Amino acid sequence: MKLSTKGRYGLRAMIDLAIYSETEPVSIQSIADRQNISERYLEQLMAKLKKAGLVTSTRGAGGGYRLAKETGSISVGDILRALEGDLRAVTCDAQEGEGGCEKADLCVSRYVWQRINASITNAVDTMYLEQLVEKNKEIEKGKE
Amino acid sequence: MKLSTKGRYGLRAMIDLAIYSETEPVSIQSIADRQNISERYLEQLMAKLKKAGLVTSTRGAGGGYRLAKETGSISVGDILRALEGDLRAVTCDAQEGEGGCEKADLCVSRYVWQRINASITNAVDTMYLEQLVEKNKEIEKGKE
DNA sequence: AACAAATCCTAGTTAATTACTAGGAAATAC
DNA sequence: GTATTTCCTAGTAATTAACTAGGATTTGTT
Repeated sequence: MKLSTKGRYGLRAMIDLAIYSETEPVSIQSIADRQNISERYLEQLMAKLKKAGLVTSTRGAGGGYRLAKETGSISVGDILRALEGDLRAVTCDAQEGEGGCEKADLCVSRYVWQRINASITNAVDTMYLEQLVEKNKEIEKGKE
Repeated sequence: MKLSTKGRYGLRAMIDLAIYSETEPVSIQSIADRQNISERYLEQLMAKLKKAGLVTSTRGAGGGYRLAKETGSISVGDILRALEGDLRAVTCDAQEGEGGCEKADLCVSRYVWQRINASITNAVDTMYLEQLVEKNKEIEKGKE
């Protein structure tokens, strides 16, 4: 029951982009440096974010990544799903078998998983990059 | 971001116990049969549940397991934590380093993790075995 | 044209974790 | 004393996560 480094690094990369890519594209190298993440690994994460339509890229010298949308339109859920795939913590143990949920107690645990999944989904889909950048400013201010 | 078989099997075992152990102890074998789980593996899960004080056991012939408390006092969170350990999906990436959260963006993602963790915790700690057994009865009824 | 800075694409490898399997000791009912 | 059960520890196989590696391709600069 743990978020992998994909999700953790990826979210940090997106926050980094939100802060630094307003005026010009940001290279993987610079993100990797600031965030202390392996360049080659981050490269793969950025590919997923791009595929999901969350960032755009420009190749060649001076190139890099930028957010594809406004920070207000990118939720934490969008980011984590792009990187981790399905966020649902559990899927029904049955289903794979023939008759689906024959055994009642299986069905009951299914109800549990649904509630857990719903609460995770709700949490991540109501947080947006915009808020995080805002929050970041507050924290920075507090440090002066 | 997935619950392991420990949590999944273990919850099913606990629901099974709640249903079948009212009058007499239930053996691992019978749970394993009903739930289609490896006996030897379930054995280890039961050990964890026992260690956490959620079930009691009696050894020897005719022995088995029973719930240690009323179903109203055992939450899904209790069960999953006993089996999976810490349920928090993420812990702060910093902390390990010397100065804790120096980098502001790290701190921001920390805020995200806290919200996700809180929502998971809230979901599992407000569901009790009692409700699940109740729910099970409803489902059984619906099948007639 | 040559070079450097970047993304892009695919495959391989190492490390960690999960999900079991295995063997046998100890307790208890009959 | 024998069958049934929990208890305890160790080992192993399979899967997944977390990188590493090599090189092709694109683009800006001189």
